[in-house]
Amino acid sequence: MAVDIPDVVVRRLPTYLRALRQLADDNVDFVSSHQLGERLHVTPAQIRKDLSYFGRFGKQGRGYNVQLLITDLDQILGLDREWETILVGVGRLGRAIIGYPGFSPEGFNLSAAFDSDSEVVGQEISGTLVRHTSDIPLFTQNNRVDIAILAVPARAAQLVADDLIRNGVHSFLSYAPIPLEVPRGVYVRSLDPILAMEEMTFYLRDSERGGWK
Amino acid sequence: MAVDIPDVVVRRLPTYLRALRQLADDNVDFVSSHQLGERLHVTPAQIRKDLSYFGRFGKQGRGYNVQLLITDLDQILGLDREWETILVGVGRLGRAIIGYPGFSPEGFNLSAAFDSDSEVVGQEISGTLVRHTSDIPLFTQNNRVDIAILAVPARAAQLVADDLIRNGVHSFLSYAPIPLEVPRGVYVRSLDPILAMEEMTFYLRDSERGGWK
DNA sequence: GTATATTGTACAGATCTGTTCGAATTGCGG
DNA sequence: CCGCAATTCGAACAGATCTGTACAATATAC
Repeated sequence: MAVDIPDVVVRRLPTYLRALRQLADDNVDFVSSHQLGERLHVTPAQIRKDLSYFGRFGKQGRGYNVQLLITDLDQILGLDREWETILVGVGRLGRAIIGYPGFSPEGFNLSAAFDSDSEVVGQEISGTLVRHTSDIPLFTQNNRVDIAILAVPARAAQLVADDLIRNGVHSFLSYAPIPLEVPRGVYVRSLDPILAMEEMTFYLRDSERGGWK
Repeated sequence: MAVDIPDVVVRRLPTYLRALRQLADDNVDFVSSHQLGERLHVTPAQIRKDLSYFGRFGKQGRGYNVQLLITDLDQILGLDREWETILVGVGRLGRAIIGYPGFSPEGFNLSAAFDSDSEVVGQEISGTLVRHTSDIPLFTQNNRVDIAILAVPARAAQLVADDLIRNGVHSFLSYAPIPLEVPRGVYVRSLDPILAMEEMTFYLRDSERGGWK
């Protein structure tokens, strides 16, 4: 059905959505691809092309109805529903994630947190009870888990992921600085600070010695 | 000099480097593009092409000398030196970043941390003293700052970035879920969990109702 | 009713990826 | 020690994919 949407397009849609929400907050009713593109440093054609993969949302001479396009993008991206997530790894990073207020308004519900350290297990952090990782099988049997957030040390990440996959989880947001090996059909999105830094230093390397590129 | 390297290539190099380091740990001396590609799920041609942007590192019939290629990639990516970084925002996430042991081995030195909350200012966290954000100008005058890591709330991120840019910082790793507006020549790499999640839900949306794509 | 604005798409150009092949090196058998 | 099969790189080419331009179609504003 959804015919082969390029990854790059999918990556841009959430940014469009954000800008649109901001416009809605400012009580803007209509926006043209040109206006939107200026905000986001994207060409108008890019925006029109991207949206055209999913239908015809614009009105000639007028632009896009902001509210309507938000609704449509929400649906396209699957944000018109709740997504059940769990966190594995309740160290410093894990605690920051539990307390992060940004997930909930987007429909991401953190339903449980797991750790293997008996020091943290049993504690309640920012309103979420920390369970032992050995409880994962039982939990996944009784609860829907759409996405697992991994905030465990690098050496543990693969094992934890394997375990979760065995228990039916097939979507991960991983903070671990390693490439997870997963079977086909399992989706992994990685937020790796080291990779990000090392991409940057490549560009800095030259600009450091005077003058920008 | 460095002729227009595609971004995608730069993004892959650090992953190559990681795999190579692992091979070196396993005392592997030579590796072919085929072997390396299998590990990373990249075609051998891709690897050869990517590397060929920077020179000729391989040996026909043998492959790549692991140690030598590591050294070369370190130099290409600018990892053959120390990079001075500062952290702005010492909340839960900031604390996790200060304590993260992964930066230092890669040559990233966290030389200072800043926050505007007088509750945290003055504290020493994981060996780093937290200063007030108003000390940033003085600090940047007296110390080299290559990269600033932003772990401040979304509403503060742009202001903090503007301030840092005025003080000569031109490279950012931002954890804030907003697109930073920066002048040309300033490099921003963003780690945005919400965007990452929303990209994922697009793909999950369909696979959820039975069957993988 | 006419000038203006803006979409969606067709086309063109640019960029990225994969295939193929000559050249060079290695390893092995005789 | 020599020659030949096997291996692998790097580059040229081809194909696929992504981005930008141009324009017909159509809605708006006055």
